Amino acid sequence: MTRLAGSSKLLRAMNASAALGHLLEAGGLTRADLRKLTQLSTPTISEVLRRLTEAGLVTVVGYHSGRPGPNAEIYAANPDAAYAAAVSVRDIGASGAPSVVAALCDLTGAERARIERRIDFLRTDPKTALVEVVADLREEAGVAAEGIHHVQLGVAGSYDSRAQTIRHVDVPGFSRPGLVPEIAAALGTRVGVDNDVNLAAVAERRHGVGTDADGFALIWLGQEGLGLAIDIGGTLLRGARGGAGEIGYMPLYAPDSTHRKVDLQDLVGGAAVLALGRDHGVPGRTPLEVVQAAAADPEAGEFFTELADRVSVGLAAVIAVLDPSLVVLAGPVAQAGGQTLLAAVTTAVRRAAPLESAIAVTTIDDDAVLLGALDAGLTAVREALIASIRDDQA
Amino acid sequence: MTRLAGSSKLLRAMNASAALGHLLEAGGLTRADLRKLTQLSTPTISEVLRRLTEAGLVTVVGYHSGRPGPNAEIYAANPDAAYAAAVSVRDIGASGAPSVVAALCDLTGAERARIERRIDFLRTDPKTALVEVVADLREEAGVAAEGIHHVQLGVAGSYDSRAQTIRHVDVPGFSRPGLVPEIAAALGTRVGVDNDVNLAAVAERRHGVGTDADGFALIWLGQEGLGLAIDIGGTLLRGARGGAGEIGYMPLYAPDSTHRKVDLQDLVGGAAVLALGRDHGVPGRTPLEVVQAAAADPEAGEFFTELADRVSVGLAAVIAVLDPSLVVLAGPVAQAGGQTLLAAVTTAVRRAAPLESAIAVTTIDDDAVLLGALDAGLTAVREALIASIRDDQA
DNA sequence: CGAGGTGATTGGCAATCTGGCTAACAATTA
DNA sequence: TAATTGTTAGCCAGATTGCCAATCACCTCG
Repeated sequence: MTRLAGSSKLLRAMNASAALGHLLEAGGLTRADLRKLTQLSTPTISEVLRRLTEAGLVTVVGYHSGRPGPNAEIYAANPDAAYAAAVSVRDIGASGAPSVVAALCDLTGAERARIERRIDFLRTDPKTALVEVVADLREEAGVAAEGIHHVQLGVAGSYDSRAQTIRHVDVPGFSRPGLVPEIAAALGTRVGVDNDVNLAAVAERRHGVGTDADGFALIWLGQEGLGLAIDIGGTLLRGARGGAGEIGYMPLYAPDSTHRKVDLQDLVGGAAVLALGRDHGVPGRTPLEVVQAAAADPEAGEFFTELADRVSVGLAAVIAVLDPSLVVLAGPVAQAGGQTLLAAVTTAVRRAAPLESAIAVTTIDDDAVLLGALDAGLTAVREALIASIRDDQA
Repeated sequence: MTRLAGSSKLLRAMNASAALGHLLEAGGLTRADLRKLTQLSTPTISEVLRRLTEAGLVTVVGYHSGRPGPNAEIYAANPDAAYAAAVSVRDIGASGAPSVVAALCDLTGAERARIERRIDFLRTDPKTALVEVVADLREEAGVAAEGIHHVQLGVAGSYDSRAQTIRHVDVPGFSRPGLVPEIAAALGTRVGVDNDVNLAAVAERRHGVGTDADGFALIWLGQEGLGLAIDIGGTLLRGARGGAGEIGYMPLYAPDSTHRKVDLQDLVGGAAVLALGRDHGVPGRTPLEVVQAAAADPEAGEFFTELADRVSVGLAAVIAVLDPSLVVLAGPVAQAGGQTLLAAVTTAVRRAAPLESAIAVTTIDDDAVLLGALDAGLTAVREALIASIRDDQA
């Protein structure tokens, strides 16, 4: 129910927004294309494009030849009108210092720079480190300081956007209240923070197997913990305090008190995968190595059956609560398990869950968290641009 | 991201919609009030009100005196511009025939008629029965046939809105594919169908404890089964096939295979409550009677502790997946349990769940499902009215 | 094989229409 | 008298239709 009222200025802003929105989404459009999409008349489209071009948001990128008549100009959003940066902070556990991967993309989503480095956050202040990483990204891509409109941060923890605080995070220094606003002030951009699994779901929605789904649940089987992201029609469900999907803490029911209290993390977390490997004689020093070894070993069916049984415990609860049309298995362990794990999980879930959700393995080979963070940052930049048009003209 | 474009006609429609929306929500407003709310100028407001009045959607309901100047006219949406009907179909189990409760309200939400009757759907076709009930409602309220714009149906089952089919429903005849479109055709109105628990959540959002929550999960402890409704910022999460919240089928983890497979329904469904009452020496022939007896008995603490433990098993999973800011206990069993049950569940959930969600008991005394269905129907009518304005003027 | 005609398409200009705004004004009541 | 309501008149912004020149592909004819 739009409760929007206004005069002709609002119209102009709406039409400009609509045109820019279409250009951002489709990439390159002629006036005729825009006419069909917006249902506006030729002079209006011309006027809108003239204004957008003057504002530097839109440029002519080519000509459409091969048909009768003059070559139609192809307009597209100016790639250099704004940039988005993404930083993924990962705690890679006992094996080394936390790792930071960062990238920068232009308004069309093309990646312009990428940096990967190890930073010891016990010695380095997060704010300082992040500002430096972003500055290096800018330099590598040759982008001016004010070109970056949004920096998206991805962490293995939950972000309480109301309190602007990161919670349940293992990387030192990141849980300090007030950190995020300080980073935003130091960078001079808007800063978004989100859970790494949520960002992986964003990537899955845009580039992966979730493209056409009207909603999906993504379960992340990581080296350490596990997580869940819930996509509903393209928007993520974050919960009251950003804690939605923290299924690692989900307690499991024990029919009698002889069993100690266990949660899902105990069942399918990294330690559990290691132990499971030991029980089935699968070698490997890390969970990833164990699953990789099992995937290469045709005799390891038992291992996958039991792992799948455990995964299906969590999935059954998720499916009963959410009824997703699609469940995506993602994360290093899931990727290493591949089709073997998928088949085993599918069988186990069919047995356990009442509703038939499709199940798939992620199709993203690159760093899903980083890609998702770039996408999230890009979306934020685009929305801000569209909003700024509305406000400028009002 | 509004991708809306258009010309001055769109403006007209938007402004009319906005005004009608405010009038529907606030009840009675003067021109000056509307000016402040919509930011439109005096002549525009006059023009909009003139058109709305001519269309019969708005009337003058009074005058605002006591201040200098002429008495300002108070406008309000015409209560008789459209009506919504709601029908709640309940299977009351072995104790009798299914029961139907229906009500009719005007555009302001005032209830104009209510009917309660028992219908044996083994003998009566659902379509015939529903058409008759709606006709009786119209007669009791003195409303013309074309006055009802929307009929909202509530059933204990899930509604697949894509297939327009009711699933998982116990009442005979209601699961037949094609039934809902046929009813709509026979009634000559639009027909909405939703799960009874979802509708109870709608009522909770509008009249109950969920009014100010930005989202909540409502767990329904019924005489027979249990259910869950998920409200996210006022919209309900329904899932891919309308099956979200069917937590009765949620399988519970068994650490070893010596225990038979149990689901949540086995743990907190009506039969389980009866059995629990027997174990603790609480009298009663129905689950409701058992809980009522326990609530009256100060010695029944044990009963509530165990019931709450079981409820918290489901709630812990729900909280881990969704992180709701509020959990509402509703349904006959929860209502009978009252503050005693609430206290016990709060204790149990604090122990089991990692996140601290507030927990409350429903504050709706009347038939929550029926109220929710009325609200849902009313919302649909209002949205249709606003949309029709837009289309008329286009 | 080349040149010119034909038709479709692009994009700009002028005139018109719709709708909202400001300003002035009559009417009414504390 | 002062404040407030609601109407009328004139104005302005923005979108639309209709018209036109320019351009390019394609076809036909010499």
